[in-house]
Amino acid sequence: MPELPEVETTRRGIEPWASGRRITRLVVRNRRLRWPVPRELAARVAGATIDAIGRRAKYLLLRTSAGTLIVHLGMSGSLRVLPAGSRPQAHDHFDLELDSGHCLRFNDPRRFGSLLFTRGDPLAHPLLAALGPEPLSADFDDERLWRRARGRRAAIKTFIMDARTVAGVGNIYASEALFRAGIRPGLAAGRVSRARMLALAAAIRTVLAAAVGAGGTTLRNYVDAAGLPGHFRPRLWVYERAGAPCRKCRTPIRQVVLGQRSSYWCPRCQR
DNA sequence: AGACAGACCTGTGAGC
DNA sequence: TGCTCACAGGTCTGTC
Repeated sequence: MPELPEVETTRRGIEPWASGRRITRLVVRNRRLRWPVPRELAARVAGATIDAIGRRAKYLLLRTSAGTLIVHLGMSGSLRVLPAGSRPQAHDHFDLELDSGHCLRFNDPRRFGSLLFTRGDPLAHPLLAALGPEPLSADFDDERLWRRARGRRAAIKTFIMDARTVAGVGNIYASEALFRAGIRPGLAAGRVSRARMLALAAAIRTVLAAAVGAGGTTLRNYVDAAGLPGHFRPRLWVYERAGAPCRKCRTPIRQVVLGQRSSYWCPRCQR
């Protein structure tokens, strides 16, 4: 799915359509998402006004006068703005209908996504409370990243994909940031030098910011709020390029599985 | 505490 | 054509 850049692109896309609007109806066609959508949710949010659209890690936060709707896009989800009542397609699991005549339509073939609700502080929700710092905010502290890695034997790629280390870095951008920092993905996190760890933090920031600027990466399912794919894919250095020549040194890109996830790297550019 | 594997689910492409 | 298998952008849960 959607990693941080894709979720942020979605947030920006729905914001002008949803912020300030009143929810007229929540239509749930399939409540069997990662966590079942509660039956009473529709009644709780009907009539509420959407005050703001936020994001924490890969979670979208629709703050309303009744509470906060928390949307996760899972591996294959998207949230689009469409005319309310337009014909649903396969895997269109819920519509959040607005008083403008539009709706936010959630599509997710694999159903790893979710729709949650909380009346309290969403950041205190059990699924969000333990998340690490936002990589594009000042909370992402290079020094703290370095300290956290002390003694860790897990691969550096697995380490930066742990949402408690830093939020929002998924499989694509973990490989991409490591390429940019010149660090091989299988190196134990605790063995990355301080200087290289700082370079990695910088690479995480730059690659995520660049991907947000390009509207994210589309490999298969991802589309933004307008139904359009992201444009970052041609700018990937290594992801899904196994066997293809490195764009810097022409050495064939390698693929290795770390933490049950495919990882891509250049054996010459990354040490 | 940290490091794993397994689980959830559907679609797609490769190989036979 | 049709079957089986591997794999896909996430992340929680259980076990050692």
